[in-house]
Amino acid sequence: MILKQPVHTPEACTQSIGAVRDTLYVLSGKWKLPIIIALSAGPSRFKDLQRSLNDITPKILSKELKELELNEFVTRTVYATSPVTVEYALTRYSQTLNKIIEGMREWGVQHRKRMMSNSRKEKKLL
Amino acid sequence: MILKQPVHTPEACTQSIGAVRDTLYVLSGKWKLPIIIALSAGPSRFKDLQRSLNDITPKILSKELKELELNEFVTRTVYATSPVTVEYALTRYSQTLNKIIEGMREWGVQHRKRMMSNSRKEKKLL
DNA sequence: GATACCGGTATCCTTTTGTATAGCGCTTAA
DNA sequence: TTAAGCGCTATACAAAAGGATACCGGTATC
Repeated sequence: MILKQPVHTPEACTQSIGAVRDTLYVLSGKWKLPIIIALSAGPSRFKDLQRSLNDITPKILSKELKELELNEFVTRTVYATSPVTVEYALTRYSQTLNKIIEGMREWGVQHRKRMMSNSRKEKKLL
Repeated sequence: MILKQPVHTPEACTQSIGAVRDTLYVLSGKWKLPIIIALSAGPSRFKDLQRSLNDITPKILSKELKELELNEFVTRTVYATSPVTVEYALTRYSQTLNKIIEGMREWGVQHRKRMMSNSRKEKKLL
């Protein structure tokens, strides 16, 4: 049988913290998850990605893509057209992140609702 | 009926990116999730938290706790002992993060396994 | 009286992250 | 011939995050 509920012994917590920190490490920064989500609609070229992401600068996009490639979330394919075409695509491995992404998406949506209803309440109090 | 599979129209992706960025924003930084996990074992005092977290500096811990309080993930209670005792505890709202945390924990564990088996393969190739 | 713990704050510094701007070699379209 | 798009890289800079160290007022302990 698999434990579904987290155990809260000090050791178990330390282990959880370690695992979560590993995850935070490879997903670090503002842009990695947004890039992965943008690519989830299908392969995309550099400039198109840049436009999808509300004007990330090319320097950062380039850097982040390299890191995503290193972590095997993204592939970079160069087509011998002229001039060359470069296409970025998600790997299968990137799909293991789906649960996290979906969790964050749902949470973000409900959090925004909560924030909005809070600010409505505050207005009423004035 | 509720759609379980993500939709990948450009608009849907832009919305997902927005929601995920909201989430990333409130969970930003290296320490917020680790702090929450550490507190999931029960309320804790400042110095104890610092020890649980493998030597986060007091400045950062203090700053992060303030932000967690602002976002209603954590409460700060001062007891009138002498000298005063300060206890940090999780709120109910912080439990809405459980799915995300659990997802990241699981992912971190399997990612580490994968990395280790990769490095074993590389050693064989040498 | 000296030392040590608690819950932090203050100061300074380094690293990381991000922005702004320019440019390059190549090609197609006007 | 000029302008514009592509896939970046280079340079310079600013802002944010994080770390190191020291310290403070209060209390308890030796």
